[in-house]
Amino acid sequence: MARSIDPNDYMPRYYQLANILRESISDGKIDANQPIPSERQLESLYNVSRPTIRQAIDLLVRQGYLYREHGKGTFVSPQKLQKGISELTSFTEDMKQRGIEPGQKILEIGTVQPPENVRLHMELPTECPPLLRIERLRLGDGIPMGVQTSFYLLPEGQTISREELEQYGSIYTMLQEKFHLIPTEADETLEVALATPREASLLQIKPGSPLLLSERTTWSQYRRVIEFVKILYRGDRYRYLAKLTRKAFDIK
Amino acid sequence: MARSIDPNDYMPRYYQLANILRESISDGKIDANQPIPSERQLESLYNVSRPTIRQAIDLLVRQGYLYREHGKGTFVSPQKLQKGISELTSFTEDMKQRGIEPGQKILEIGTVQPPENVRLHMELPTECPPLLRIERLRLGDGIPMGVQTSFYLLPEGQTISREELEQYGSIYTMLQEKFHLIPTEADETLEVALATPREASLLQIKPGSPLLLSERTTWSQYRRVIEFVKILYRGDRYRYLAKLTRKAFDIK
DNA sequence: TAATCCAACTGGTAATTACCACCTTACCTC
DNA sequence: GAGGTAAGGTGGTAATTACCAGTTGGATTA
Repeated sequence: MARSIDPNDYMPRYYQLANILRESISDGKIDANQPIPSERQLESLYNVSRPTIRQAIDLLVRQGYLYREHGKGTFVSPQKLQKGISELTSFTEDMKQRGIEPGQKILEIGTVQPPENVRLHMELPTECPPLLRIERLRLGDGIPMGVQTSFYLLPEGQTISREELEQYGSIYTMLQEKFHLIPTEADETLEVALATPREASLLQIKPGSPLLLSERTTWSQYRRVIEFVKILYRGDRYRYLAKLTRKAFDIK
Repeated sequence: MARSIDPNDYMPRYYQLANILRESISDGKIDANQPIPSERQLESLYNVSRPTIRQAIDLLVRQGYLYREHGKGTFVSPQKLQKGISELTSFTEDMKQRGIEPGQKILEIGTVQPPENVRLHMELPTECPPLLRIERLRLGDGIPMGVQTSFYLLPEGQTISREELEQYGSIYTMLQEKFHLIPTEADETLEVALATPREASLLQIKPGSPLLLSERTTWSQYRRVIEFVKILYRGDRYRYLAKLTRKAFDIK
């Protein structure tokens, strides 16, 4: 474990420590199910107080990197548990995490009045500003993975051009850099659907093939709605991963 | 806001406070997007220190009941965000949360040597003790919702009889009360599948109908594998809900 | 009147101290 | 040797104090 904590950094100390620990884990410096230094040891290793250390460890436990055992120590989670997550990720990030090269083909881009169901998902009034609508074919290692239709509520008068989108690749990066909007919270539902002829031809499958339908509404750090995204994944190529946890107290 | 905190209770104070606050929210005593008392006010209201109060609020924020705004206050989340979750729940709990009356019909129960794929999901050695296998038809408001096949690794020599299972209804309750095993962490995958003739007849749908296939491996509080569960949900009757979050720092 | 500033809130981070509950181990006792 | 026991380690909970960083609104000033 190297590096140290800079009290004057713009990042809080517990967050710096979490990053240091996370890297040690990802780099494989500590094996799975092996203990990290105890909280009292970390205290003198990094010259931060125990509450700060616990805050850092809490973060990594929630993210699945570590687990604690009362009276024994804090341990590195087995690899497989580190992936899952219930983290909000873009398609691009999702693919990269799985070791798949993300790609896209923009089918349509333009501003529209949202259809009724989209408007309801985004909780917008009947009279609402036009939304940016983007329809894309999503690729994984060059092969069609899904068809994505997304609607964005951008700051008044702002928009995103096809060229910009192609350049950035990921909209989440754009939202942050151009509009300072950070997707922070989302509701997602998953269900099955059957491919229409159009979807089938885009995805290169037979009409009526089963698809995994994901619908997601996303809110910004200001708790204002940003986007509604509908993705139809090829049933034979996509699998959704979730990591679930439960506090022991919930049962006691 | 009523009730008070008993320092001698077996439950930690931050957890008692979280329960009190959660109930106030669920009871609708505080409207959505309205602030709860400030942390300093709660301090004197309940005679606990601010770190304890923050611990309680942290819990509720993670569970989606509250959200904070720096400099302004802590507010009650809109209803819809309170449901989601990435919480580990049994079928029984899942249905109750949705306001559906859970039911079940036990199709088969017995001990078996696990098939290869189940053994791998549970990370058990080739030579492993027999597992309890339960096959159930799961009902929601009396109508077939899914077919569930589950495998349990119980303490040596222990088992569960059909009668016990029928009586308890939920295995999670049994695991806890009879074996002191608490399901704490799980990995779940979701994908689409097509109904075989047998599944179709059980679920009262046509063979080849699309299903939502959930596979879950669950670990106990001791990080030992407890169960592997495979559920085939009727595609037309079940929708999976997820609540996703992202820390602002992750992008900074 | 309108713009400015500042005081008084809010939550966010941090150090310090204390004690409890659980687990391991080494020592002691029988 | 087998058992129990106590010491010292671990994480878990809790109170206290301090200061920082956003937000707001009222008092002050131009």
